[in-house]
Amino acid sequence: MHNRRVSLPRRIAHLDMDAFFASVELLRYPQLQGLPVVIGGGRREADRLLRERHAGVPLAQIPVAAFPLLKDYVGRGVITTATYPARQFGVGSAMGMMKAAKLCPQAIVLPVDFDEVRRFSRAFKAVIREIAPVMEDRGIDEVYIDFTEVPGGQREGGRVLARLIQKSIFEATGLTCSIGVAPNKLIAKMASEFDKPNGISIVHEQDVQARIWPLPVRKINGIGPKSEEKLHRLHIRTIGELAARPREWLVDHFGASYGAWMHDAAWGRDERPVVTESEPVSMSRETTFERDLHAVRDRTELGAIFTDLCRRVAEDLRRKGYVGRTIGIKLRYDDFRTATRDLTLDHATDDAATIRRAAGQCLKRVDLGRRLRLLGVRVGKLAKAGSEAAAEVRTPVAAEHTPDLFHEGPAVERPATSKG
DNA sequence: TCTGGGGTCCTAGGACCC
DNA sequence: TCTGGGGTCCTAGGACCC
Repeated sequence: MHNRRVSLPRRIAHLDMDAFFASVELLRYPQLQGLPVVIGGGRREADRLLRERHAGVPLAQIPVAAFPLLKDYVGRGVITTATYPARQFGVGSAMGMMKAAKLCPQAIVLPVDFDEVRRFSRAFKAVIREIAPVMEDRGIDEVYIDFTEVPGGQREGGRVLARLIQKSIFEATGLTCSIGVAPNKLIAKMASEFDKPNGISIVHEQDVQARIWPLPVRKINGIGPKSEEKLHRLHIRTIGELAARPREWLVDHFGASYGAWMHDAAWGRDERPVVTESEPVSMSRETTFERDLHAVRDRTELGAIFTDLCRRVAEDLRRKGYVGRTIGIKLRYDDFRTATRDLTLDHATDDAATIRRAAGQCLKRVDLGRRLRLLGVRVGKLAKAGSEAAAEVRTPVAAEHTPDLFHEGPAVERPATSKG
């Protein structure tokens, strides 16, 4: 047994694939390399037409002029990813397609191919696990990796291992990524952004003041638009200015938990471990309609969508081997307000009809007088199918089986809560 | 020109139980 | 008789992240 060093300095890496969704598309359409391209919108129609019109032509040989442009885009949706040439126009993730079209009308727009992206996601993660097994999944294009005990993980502060991982991912997938290595997840996450694309940044504990403090507070993972705005009102713009405030002062303004966390974050303190396995808490399906729909006038259409969402979430549960006890719905109104309702059953289920019935009961408790832009169905309180927790039956609640407004069948009801 | 879809975690009030 | 306290579960909303 080798002598285990008690106190190897913690080296945590954050790895982020560069413009992931767009880069996957560029492998298919290399003729778009170097051009502004955005992925998003979710409407596959234009892409289908493109391929149809060029049937028999290899994808790589479809002329650039044949691709749909952002200025011709119609419909709802946001940008999922923009290539770096597109980003130079100020276009970025989560931006509405219409706004992006103003900034960069000549950008080529492609839909997301989720199956393809998932395939590449599995591939790059497999490459990492081969080299450094302590990896935490943070979504489709991001991971944390604990370098501490990996051979070579300490050399040059982690740069040697980061280079190896970068090279191995490129060889396996043709895709580039950016890596930050630091004493903890919080700093590693910020560091991975320092040198994009295809960069590596090494940050040590003693670098926090010089490299982290000048950054805007929004760069801290966990400070979003709301907290940023509030901090600005308090005349705090940089992480250094945040660090300069007494802990108690932050607790007074942001609460015991969030205030204390903010103070630690500003000082670069973060002890969270890299978590290799986790169980899902909920599964959901939701959809934004092409146009806002009205509960009564568009009842048939909404009913079909509602039932389909239930069917799809049930399918997801079964495919992944889970059952859930809490069934919930989500509505977004035309004014963008969101309402949720949920109902906990006496037993866990993965059955579409059971989910549909429970979701229908939830529907009765919400205002259906306004036009809707989104409908969603969620199943929570998950347990592995067949596990003891899954079999547990709570005190039965009185089962209600009266039809809801969206039930399949003749329209007999009025919206329950619509008031003038 | 309004703003996707999939998640996690936190807070807070009320029900209910001991 | 005028008012305990702790714990857990349920529900709704919101901030945040990828």
